[in-house]
Amino acid sequence: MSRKPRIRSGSGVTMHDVAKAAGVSAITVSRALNQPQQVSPHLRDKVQQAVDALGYVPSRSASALASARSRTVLVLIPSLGNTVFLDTLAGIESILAPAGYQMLIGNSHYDAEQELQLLRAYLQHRPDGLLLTGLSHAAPFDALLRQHALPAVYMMDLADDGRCCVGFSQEEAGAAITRHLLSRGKRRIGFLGAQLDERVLKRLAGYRATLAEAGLHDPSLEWLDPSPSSMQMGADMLDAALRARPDCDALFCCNDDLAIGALARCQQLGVAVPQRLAVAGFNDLQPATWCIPSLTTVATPRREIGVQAARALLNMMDGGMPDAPRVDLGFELMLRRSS
Amino acid sequence: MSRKPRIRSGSGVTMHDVAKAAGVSAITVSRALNQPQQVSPHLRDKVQQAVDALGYVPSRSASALASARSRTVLVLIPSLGNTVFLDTLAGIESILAPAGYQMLIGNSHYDAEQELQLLRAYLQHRPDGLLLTGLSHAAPFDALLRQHALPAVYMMDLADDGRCCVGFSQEEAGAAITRHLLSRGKRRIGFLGAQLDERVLKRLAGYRATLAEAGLHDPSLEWLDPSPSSMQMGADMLDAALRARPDCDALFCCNDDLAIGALARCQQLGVAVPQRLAVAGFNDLQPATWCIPSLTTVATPRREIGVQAARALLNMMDGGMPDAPRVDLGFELMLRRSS
DNA sequence: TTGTATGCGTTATCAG
DNA sequence: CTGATAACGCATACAA
Repeated sequence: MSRKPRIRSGSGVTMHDVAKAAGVSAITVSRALNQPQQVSPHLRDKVQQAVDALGYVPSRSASALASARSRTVLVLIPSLGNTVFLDTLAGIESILAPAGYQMLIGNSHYDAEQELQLLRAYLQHRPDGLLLTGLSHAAPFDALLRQHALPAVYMMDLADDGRCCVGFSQEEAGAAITRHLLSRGKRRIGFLGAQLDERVLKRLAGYRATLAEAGLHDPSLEWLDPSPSSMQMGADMLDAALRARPDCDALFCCNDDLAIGALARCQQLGVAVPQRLAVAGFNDLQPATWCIPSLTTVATPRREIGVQAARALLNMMDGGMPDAPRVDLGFELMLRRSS
Repeated sequence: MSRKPRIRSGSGVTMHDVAKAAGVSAITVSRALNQPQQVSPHLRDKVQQAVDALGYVPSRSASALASARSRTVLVLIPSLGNTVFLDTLAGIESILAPAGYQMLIGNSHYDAEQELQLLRAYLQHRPDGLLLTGLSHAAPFDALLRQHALPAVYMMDLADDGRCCVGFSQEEAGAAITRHLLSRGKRRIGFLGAQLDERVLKRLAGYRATLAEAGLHDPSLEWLDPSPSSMQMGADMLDAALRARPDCDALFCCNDDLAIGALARCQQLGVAVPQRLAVAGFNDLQPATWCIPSLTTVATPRREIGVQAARALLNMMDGGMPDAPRVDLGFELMLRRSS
């Protein structure tokens, strides 16, 4: 029977070639690279030399197939254009990269259906674990996770059902900033909301509950738009708000972009901030500290969320249960000139 | 000899399981999924049913190993925090995803050494092709590409050495905006530059050449800082510029962020724009259209660059040569109120 | 500490 | 149009 040699991928250098060059067996090369302490220093050197000389690069596909571990983690986020998630990604990478894991980044564009498609597509890579944004996902989502026995950590929010999550209470944060505005003597506090994703709606719920408790809840002070937020939209919403309710004396914006756009429009219109109108944002992005007036907002531990979520996932992928199934990293009110 | 069953990855459903359930052979399943027209409609249906019933997800690792094609493209960009590259990524994905390719995104943080490390790391995935930002890379970079016979397309700029590239002339764009400022009667035109990557330096070169030709080049009108750009930095640089050269009558900022920060500072200081000081940016990001005053800038075809670069790469990965090795997508001056 | 035999899930090759 | 077989590159189990 004749051999059937096929086209080789990559540069064509395999572990066998390295082994031959180093005068050892293939498995010794494998160990020298993956568990160096199990190989004698002498052979380790010879292998390393051969690797360098031949320019050998291990094949992740072959490794994954043989070991049933892809050393890959799927990270699903709603947007790449939002600094919040970029910071989270940076935190994740700072933990996963040194541990030898690579990230597959999926951008769902704030769409549950797209998120499900992304999961389906990326499952072909057999990721060892999953980092998710938010708690609610499309119906078949959790079923898929279970079927594939995929460890998952939920980021940005806190669940009550035993799922492993790292975040803070969006609702409590919304309530806290609203209480602050109340403490400043404001009584007709409005809400500007864009995107209207899960987290924005929870901040809104916190706002509503706090005002209701004070007997000050007024649905006509809420301006909601499901389209993506932007500074431009903040400016437009401010116009709409002041037109509809000139007596409004404070605004809680669901994020800093909206708030900064609103602030800029106030400047143009000559609306006194915070005297006539106080403005608060959410997230504490960089411009919040130097816009005029500086912006009162809620600082969120997004990078740390990435770090701790990645650590918890590493734990679960090693077979262990997470130390704590639910990590509350809290938030911090940043009180500045706009309130 | 006893069998040695191992742990299975994923949900454990393999192509063989599907084949058994459908009453066909494994290879027929493979064909039904990848080359449907080569399988009779009847069997195709049976296979599809079995796939759905079992929740089968093909293994990319096994496929890559057997076919020597990973259906994966490595995209290396200098930053994820810059809208320019996010737009490019979106353009790329719009072409690669429908073609069945997945992107591996590497963020080099504007660092050639990191970029090289990323290439090394991602080569383990045996990408079928490469999309690169800019023309100059670390020394061993091109050697690695050749060794691995990796087709590559260079984005954002134009090369003269036969490399396949899709972009526009950064130098010519810098010259064009400078000529525009000259045409407005400005004579002491300054340059604010941050990051100082390859492309910023080319814009600077275009600026210098144009002014030199007019006999107006003055090195003391250049303010350069290698750290990452931001609106804050734009504001700070404006302060420095006006302090050192109060007679400066125009500023070409190497990007919109810097320009918008400078513009904001002008507002605060009461500097009349464009009368006393004209300001121009680069890229035409969203805020450029609605900041006060609106910003004169250079619109860059970044999304289209992604689209065409991806198309060219698909071509090369199919074995063909690119239609044109060098695609100049040009740029457009957006003349607004700030000049 | 090092080596041998074998299996991971898929596709290329070639035969029917 | 369909199927049997071998091969892809590496890691596990076990033996030496």
